[in-house]
Amino acid sequence: MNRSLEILQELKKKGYKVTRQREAIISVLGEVEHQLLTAQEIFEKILGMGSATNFSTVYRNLEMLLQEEIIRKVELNRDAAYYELNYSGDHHHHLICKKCGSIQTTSFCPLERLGDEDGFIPVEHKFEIYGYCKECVKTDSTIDRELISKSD
Amino acid sequence: MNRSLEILQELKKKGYKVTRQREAIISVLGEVEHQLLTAQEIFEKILGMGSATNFSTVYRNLEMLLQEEIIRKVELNRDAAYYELNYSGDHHHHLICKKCGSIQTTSFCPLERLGDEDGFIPVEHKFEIYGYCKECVKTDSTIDRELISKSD
DNA sequence: ATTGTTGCAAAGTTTTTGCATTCTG
DNA sequence: CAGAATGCAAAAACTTTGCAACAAT
Repeated sequence: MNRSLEILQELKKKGYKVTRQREAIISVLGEVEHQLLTAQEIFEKILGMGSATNFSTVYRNLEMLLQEEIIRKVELNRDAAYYELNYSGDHHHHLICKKCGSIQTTSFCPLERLGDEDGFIPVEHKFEIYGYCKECVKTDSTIDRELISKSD
Repeated sequence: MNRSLEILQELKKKGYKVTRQREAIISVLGEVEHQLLTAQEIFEKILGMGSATNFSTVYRNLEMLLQEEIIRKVELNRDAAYYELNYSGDHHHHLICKKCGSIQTTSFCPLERLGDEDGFIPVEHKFEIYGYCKECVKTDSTIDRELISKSD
């Protein structure tokens, strides 16, 4: 059940060295499970654990973990990218609340319904939905259910 | 039929001033129609037209045009954002070729099929598909049609 | 011992901002 | 003429990179 150990072994098998920094990064990602974290947040959590590392190291390792498809990168906005462990068989997309910033996931994936697009072969895709979560709709009367169009 | 003029009039009506720089930006976006352009590219095209402007001006105006919903911003990757005119009734998404970089559009929109997501009210969304275009599949034998999964 | 990895500092990119100057209406 | 818009230069934010020092196998 310990995903972190599995990952470290997988990396070792592939010829990567198991360093304290790598252990820390993977451990942080494993602890938060599905929560999205920025490189900054990962960095801070490692320092908080009493471990030491450096921004370059975090970025370099995230890049490596991406290439090994151990993590997923989610680019929500122009600001920092988010990262999460890539659990197999757990493909999902995100619903981001424009008011409170909360992020929920949905297993709905549009790619399955995409028809033939002139011979284009899809490999990756991005589908993120921005709107208002149930809580914010309930508490904020300025969010008018009726006026909100699904356009754009 | 001249979208650029319409836009300028609309802006004037809203109290914005019609400057040479604004005319140039809108003219560039109008000329390329559905082609996606970065702020950089817009800037260069304006200089190429013999007109003068400045990066801040381009960015400030793109921001304004976005707020007036005259243009759309498409954030494909971590690099520069793309902009395109927002033709009403022409909601679409993009298919981006990972090999040649070509971008085609699709009118398929997943939001229509998204069921209820625990009371979440969608307002905006992003749906971009990365893969291989017909041409690249045809000419590049290393792109194996069968091996490509729709995962991620 | 070898080679991958880290830390540091510096640079790269895209985008934003403050302020004086200029221009539109 | 007043207020809006521009130009310039500088900063902000995130990410990448070169290189010497270090550590895992």
